[in-house]
Amino acid sequence: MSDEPREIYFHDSFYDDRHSIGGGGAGFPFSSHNPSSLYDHQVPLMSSSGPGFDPPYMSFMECLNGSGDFNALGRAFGLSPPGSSDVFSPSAEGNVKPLVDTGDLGGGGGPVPDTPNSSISSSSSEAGGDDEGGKNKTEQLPKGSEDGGESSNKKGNKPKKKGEKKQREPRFAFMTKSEVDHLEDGYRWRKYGQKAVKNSPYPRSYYRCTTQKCTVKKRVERSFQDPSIVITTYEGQHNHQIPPALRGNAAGMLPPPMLTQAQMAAGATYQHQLFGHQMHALAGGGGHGGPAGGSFYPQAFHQQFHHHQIPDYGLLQDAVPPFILRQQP
DNA sequence: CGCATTTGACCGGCGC
DNA sequence: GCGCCGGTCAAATGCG
Repeated sequence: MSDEPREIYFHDSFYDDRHSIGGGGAGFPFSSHNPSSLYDHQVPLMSSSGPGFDPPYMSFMECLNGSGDFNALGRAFGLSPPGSSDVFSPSAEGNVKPLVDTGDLGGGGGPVPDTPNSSISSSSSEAGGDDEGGKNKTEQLPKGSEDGGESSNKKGNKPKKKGEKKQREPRFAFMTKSEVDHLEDGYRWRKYGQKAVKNSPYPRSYYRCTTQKCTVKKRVERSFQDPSIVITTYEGQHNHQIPPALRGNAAGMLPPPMLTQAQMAAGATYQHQLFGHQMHALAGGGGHGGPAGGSFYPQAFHQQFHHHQIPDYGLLQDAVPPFILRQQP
C-alpha cells in the first residue's frame, strides 16, 4: 500500500464484522510448539490487577465472569453500542491505542517506534471472503484449464465483487514475546503461504485451520523492530471444538465455547488491562449479534516473556478477544 | 502412504 | 491506467 511504513493498521474496522460474529466460540488456548518450554515461562501477563483477576491464567470467560460485567468493559472500549462501534477507545489505561485510527498502534503515528512493520492487517484483499471464496483462483495456470468455463472460476468465482466487497471476518491480533513463531493454540493449522513483508526482514506466514469447514485463518509474523515479538492475527471463528488430540495440551485450558460479543469485547479489555504494556490487542469490533450458535474465535496466547517487556505496542485488528490461558503447573 | 510445508505464480484491491 | 502489494492457490517436496 502505501508507501510509508505504517504500523499496524487496520483498515477495516469492526463494523464489518459484526455480522459475522457469532456468539459462541471455541477457545484458543495457546501453547507453543514446545509446550514445556513455553509453559514454563508463561507469563503472567497480568501484572495488574484487574478487576478481578488473581490467578495467573484464566480463560477469557472466567475473566469475564470474575469481573462480572463485560458491558462495562465493552463500553470502555466503546464497543458496546452496536451501532456505533467504531473504534474503541481505549479504556483507561491508555496503554493501548486505538487502532483504528491511528496507526498508532504502535507507536503512533509518525514515530512509530515499534512496529512499523507489520502491517498486519492488510487492507487489501483480504480474505476475501476469505476462504475459498475469495479468490479462488483455483488452478492457476498450470492447469491451463482455463477453458471457458473455468475462467469464471478463476476469478469470477467470487461472489462478491459487485456490490459487496468481501466481507471479512473479524480479526484479532496480539503480540507475543516468543521464541517460536507459531504458537500452539490447541487447533491444528496448515500453513498455506508465506510472504515477505514489506519493510520487514521477517516473512509473514499464513495458516488455515485444518478442520473441515472451519475457515479460520491466522497470520504470523515477527516484528522487525523486536524480533522477539511475534504478531499473530486470527481471522474468523472456529465452528468446532479443539481437536481431541490436542486437548491434552492446550485443551485443558480451553475456554468454554460460547462467547458473546460483549464478552469478546470485554476480553479485549481485559487483555488490555492485564497485559498492560506487555501485550496489546485491539479488538475491533466485535460483532454484534451473530448467530448464537456460531463460535467466535478466541485467541490465546502465551509466551515466554521472561525477561523482556513488550514495549508499547499497539495491536490491531478487529475483533475478537483473547483468551488467557489457564494453566496449572 | 498420508499429511504438512515450501515455494513460485497469479489474482485482486488500492494508491498514484 | 499502471504498478505495487497482500493474500491465496497448488504443485513439488519433505517428513513421520
